[in-house]
Amino acid sequence: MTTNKKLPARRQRILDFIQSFIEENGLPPTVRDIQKACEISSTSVVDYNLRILNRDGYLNRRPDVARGIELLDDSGQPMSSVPKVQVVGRIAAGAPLPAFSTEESASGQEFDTIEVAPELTRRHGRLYALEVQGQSMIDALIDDGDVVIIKPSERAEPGEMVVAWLKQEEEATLKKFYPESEQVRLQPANSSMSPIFSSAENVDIRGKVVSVIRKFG
Amino acid sequence: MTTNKKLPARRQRILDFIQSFIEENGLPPTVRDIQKACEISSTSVVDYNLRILNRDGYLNRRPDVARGIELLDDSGQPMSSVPKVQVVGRIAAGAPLPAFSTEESASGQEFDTIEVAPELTRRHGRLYALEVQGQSMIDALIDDGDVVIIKPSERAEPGEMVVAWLKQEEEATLKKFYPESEQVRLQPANSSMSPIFSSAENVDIRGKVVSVIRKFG
DNA sequence: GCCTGTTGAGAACTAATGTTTCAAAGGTGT
DNA sequence: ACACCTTTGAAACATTAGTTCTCAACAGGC
Repeated sequence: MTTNKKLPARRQRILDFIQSFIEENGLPPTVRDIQKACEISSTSVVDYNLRILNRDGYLNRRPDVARGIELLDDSGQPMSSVPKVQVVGRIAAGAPLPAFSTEESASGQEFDTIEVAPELTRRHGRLYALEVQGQSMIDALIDDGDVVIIKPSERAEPGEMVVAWLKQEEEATLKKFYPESEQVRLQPANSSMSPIFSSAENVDIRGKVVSVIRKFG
Repeated sequence: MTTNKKLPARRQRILDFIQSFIEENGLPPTVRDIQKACEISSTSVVDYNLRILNRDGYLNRRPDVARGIELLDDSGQPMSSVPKVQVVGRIAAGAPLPAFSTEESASGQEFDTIEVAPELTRRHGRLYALEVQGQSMIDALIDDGDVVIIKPSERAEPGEMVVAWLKQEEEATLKKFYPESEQVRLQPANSSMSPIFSSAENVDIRGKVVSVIRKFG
């Protein structure tokens, strides 16, 4: 995990430039591109700052490779190429909810993945996906086969759409979350359906729903 | 538009390699990377083939720039960086349907755009997006604020989800398309709702629905 | 003061990488 | 066979771009 202190102005400027350069040109900048854009007098100064950004986990440098800079996101994952999100399992009424294993990302391959808009991972960091099975989420306007993008979290702000696990009922559900003193109101997205009320202890929040994706064909 | 003839094996292999290289490494390959991967004896042969791929619109080359190869999609747009899809307007019951202007992509800026998974544009080429306004598409499990990704098309295969314009009713709708001899059956995604029947002349197909995206936060 | 680590500037060095040249081998149609 | 075009090959060339070296300004700590 990168330190979250704010960087010196010049170093922040370099980082910002690299990101915008990649977005505009589809490939990383050279040391000299950075030098010109950030008004730095010498390539060695750029190199020096890149070295520090590398050490502190903001980016990766491939030695002796032209344009070999790779930006890393907050969790140290490369964010250059296509963001692929692990589909960690299926979600269905009555079925147990797979855990979002915070580690194991690098080793445990052999997972289904789904591509998402880069903006999502840029905004939210590490994400997971669940494929919805069956019609049980129809009250949240979520169909069989839809993919739900999740940001793991134990907590949520009032009004946010969450993945909730109801302990007693042994049921997973996607609802809007409203804490009300000692109990919790779980409101379906479809406003014509009635909410569920449950005691706070009975409700485990597993993550926030960041996006829902439905594909055809 | 690129010619759609199938390419010679070696040239196809080069194209495929470039694409996978970019996906794996986040930057384009060098001429020599291609040479090794595609088992070509000389860099000049690579250069020769790249020149032809460039001429035929499969890719772009930035002269004198290391790794300056940029892949183009079927409509000649760069597909390296983030695929942004134009949000051409809103769709709502009773409102006219904005046209998918096949041209004007480069010039007419100042459009809202939405990022989508690169895989979508890779599979379907040029796409457009509509933001759904109101609850009128609720029978398709599409909520207010959802974004519908459209591939422009005048025709559709049976069972595909389409953007249909009902001339008499002056109404846009998202339904599954089933032609039945002289009439058309438009089936809501929600199987508990009943289909609409209309004469074939009354139904204009504007495009196929490729994906539906819902965002939170 | 004196040291030490950080940041900066300028230039030179070297490896990486795009480009060019020249030649030859395969095709295809006449 | 001939002319013509595409494709392949090997090597050299030129530029780009990563790296390193030297020197200097500056700040904090002892």
